[in-house]
Amino acid sequence: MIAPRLADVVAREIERRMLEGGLKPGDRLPSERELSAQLGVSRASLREAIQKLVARGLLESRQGGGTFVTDRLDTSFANPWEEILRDHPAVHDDLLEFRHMLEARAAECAARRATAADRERVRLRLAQLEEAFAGSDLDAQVDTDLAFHQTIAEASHNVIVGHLTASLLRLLRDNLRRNLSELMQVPAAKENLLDQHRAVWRAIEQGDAEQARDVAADHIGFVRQNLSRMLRSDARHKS
Amino acid sequence: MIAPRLADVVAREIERRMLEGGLKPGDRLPSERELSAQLGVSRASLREAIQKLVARGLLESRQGGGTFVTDRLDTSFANPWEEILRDHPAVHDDLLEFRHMLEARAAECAARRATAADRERVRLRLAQLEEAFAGSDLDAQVDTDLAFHQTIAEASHNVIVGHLTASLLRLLRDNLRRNLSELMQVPAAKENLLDQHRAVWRAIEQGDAEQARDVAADHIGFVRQNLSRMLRSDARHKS
DNA sequence: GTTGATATCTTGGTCAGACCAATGTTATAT
DNA sequence: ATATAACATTGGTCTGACCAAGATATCAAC
Repeated sequence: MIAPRLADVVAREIERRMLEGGLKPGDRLPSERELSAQLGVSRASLREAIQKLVARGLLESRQGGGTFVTDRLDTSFANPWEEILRDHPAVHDDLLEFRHMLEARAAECAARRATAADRERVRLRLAQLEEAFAGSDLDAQVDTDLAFHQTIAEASHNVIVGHLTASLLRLLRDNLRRNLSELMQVPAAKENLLDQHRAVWRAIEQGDAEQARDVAADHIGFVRQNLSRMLRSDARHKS
Repeated sequence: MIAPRLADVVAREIERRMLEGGLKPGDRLPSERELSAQLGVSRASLREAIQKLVARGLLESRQGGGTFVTDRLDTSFANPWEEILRDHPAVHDDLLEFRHMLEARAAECAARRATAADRERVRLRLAQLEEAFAGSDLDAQVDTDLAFHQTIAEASHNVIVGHLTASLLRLLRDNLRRNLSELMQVPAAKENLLDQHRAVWRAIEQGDAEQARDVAADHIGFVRQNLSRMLRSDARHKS
């Protein structure tokens, strides 16, 4: 057996926490003193691990401020796409189609693998979403909506699905916001959306994977239709 | 002016010595104690600098032996996911699961939307793959295999699916190669694989979307199972 | 003299505790 | 309410120590 360098082990542990959602982009890690105690490791070794991750661009340290998680893992998927999306509206449809598949599958996996804690988180997100929909703060509505879907993606316990969903939703946020603002004018649509979210939650709660996949697909299909219509009318306006 | 972190300055100095020929590949650096004195820096800071360079693959440390300059000055790791994949074997499963969903959907879309030119391209890839499988050039086999799947992804006429598939296959190439080299020992498995590819092609040719999705899912499921088994036995070996 | 085991030294790996400097936070004075 | 000063927190750096793996010298046995 060879040498398992401690700094590498620690770096891997921090990576693991980032992958599994314990540490999200923008989060601040515990202080070096606290984290080193937490991991049962000297501050020097912790620092070497952190330096490695900084070198890889996954962390960023500011003296006096703290050490923060970069969004490199998410943006490495999406970064080039923002520009493309702006210049080629046709890609929006592709993105929505992809989201259709991704979220359906995410819900399916979540229904199959969600832990009690996951289900509790989803339930909480749903409650927040219902509350936001009762009010009139559009940003709160879109934020809670995205959070709901992101939480499900993380409950799928597939790190690829989780991070891809994060990238995707960030890319789509603007469109979703405008779409939601239109839909909110129609009370029936609002209730419809809420029902769809509730159906997804219920399927996950009951561990019914097929049902979860189907209702999630229906929901995204609904959103997709509205978005597509909106984008097409945009295109007409511009031309 | 901001913080000039010492470790970075030191790392740059070591890099400079490597670039200017003072330190050639294979050379051993002065001991940490000596080098830290030489640079007028504490050993801790020197070590952090060294760890950074180790993380970038420029140096390599052996306890009791010394620290050496690696022979490869290249590879500024572009994609953080490659490192993640190397250090977190569990993510392989997630990636394969994601591929399962992605390729099934790609085949489905391809069956629905492939143009005559697309179908001709797929047919050609299949022919190349059959030819490669008849021979014994492993690299040709894996290349034609990947090209087959990539062509289908592009026939889906969804640029997201196309590019994501490309990224994914690039990430997985090594594993797929090893998997294929194992499977190739078993004549039955080789025929099996060919049949699966033919089935996918046939479904796309006939425009049967559901069929395409199902046979593609079966195929990836087959590959996934073998890869998982392989990875698990790897893990056992290492531990 | 060659060989092989052993003692010793060197080197990277890890730790504990200290102090500095940048930053955030809170209390205070205006 | 706002600006300022005092304080606490946090990353940055240093020192000196000890451990374990690898390298080297020593010396007995053949």
